[in-house]
Amino acid sequence: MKFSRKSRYGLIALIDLAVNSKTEQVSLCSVAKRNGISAQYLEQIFAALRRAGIIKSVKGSQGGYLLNHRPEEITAAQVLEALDGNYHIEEEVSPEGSSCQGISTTIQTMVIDEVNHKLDDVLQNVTLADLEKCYLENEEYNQNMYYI
Amino acid sequence: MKFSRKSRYGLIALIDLAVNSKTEQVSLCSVAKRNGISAQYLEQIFAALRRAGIIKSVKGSQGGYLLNHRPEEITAAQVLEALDGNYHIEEEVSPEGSSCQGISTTIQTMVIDEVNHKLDDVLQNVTLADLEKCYLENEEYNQNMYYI
DNA sequence: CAAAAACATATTAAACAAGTAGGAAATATA
DNA sequence: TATATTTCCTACTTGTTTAATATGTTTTTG
Repeated sequence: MKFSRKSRYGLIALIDLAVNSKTEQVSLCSVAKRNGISAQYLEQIFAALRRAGIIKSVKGSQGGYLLNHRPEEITAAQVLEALDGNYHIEEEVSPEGSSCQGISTTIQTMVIDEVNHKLDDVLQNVTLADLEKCYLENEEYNQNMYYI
Repeated sequence: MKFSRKSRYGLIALIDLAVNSKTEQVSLCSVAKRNGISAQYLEQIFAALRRAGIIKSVKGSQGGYLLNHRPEEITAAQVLEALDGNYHIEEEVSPEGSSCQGISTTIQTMVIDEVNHKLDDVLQNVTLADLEKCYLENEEYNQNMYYI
């Protein structure tokens, strides 16, 4: 499984978009600044997210990015898929003529398939709406803490 | 999460050992040949497994390797740990002075911690005994198929 | 027209993966 | 004791990936 900085930045940026682009587009630059991400790197990430249909863009001055779907419809799985490619552990053909076919099959079914299933279990069931909610609740909590 | 060829080879080799070194040590070379793995590469893998206390070695001519514990006591998690290092998705400190602390925390708790928990769930509960059993059952099944 | 922004492509430095090379040390066996 | 076998150890190589940078072009608003 891959979970690179790219995916991490992607999720951060999408939560940022969910919170900050409710009504209109938000510039990449502002997202980058708010979250301490290199703007040029974030461009590559947004390009991939746009190609995957997760966000859409408005060109030109005062342009920016918006979510292309409701937060409830965007899953962590989709985001990782768009940025890091297949997040599953990939099957590997066992070497020609070796007698480990059976062993490979065993590892595939007892370890790899199991892990992949659990990954789906988590990643397809966390939506951007969940993430946004969790974030806002934490913020609220921290605000309250501050005033005590 | 990392699941490199190194770990895959390690698991293959350990199942091979479980099956073939019941009574006495088995040479690395024979394990490598049976499973189509480069012997020199497998040496590095066995070295790591030995340092981790998962296997033990008998030096000299007619020497070889054996499991250091009963198969029920060796988990997939231990093997991956020994070969690929920590298999968890690792936490990453968010960039200094950025305001994404909250967002990072959200991703950590809702995605990363969840995935890591599920990984443990699978990997700490699959033992070499399970793998060996599954392998032998498959073999038996294939044998029967062959004679029909 | 000028500034702001998205869009696009190439390059780079560092790390990692998967192996190879070459030998030193230990030991069973002849 | 000599030899072959086998573990053990360190360094090197080659290709890929990651996380960026660099350098623009295009589009649109004011």
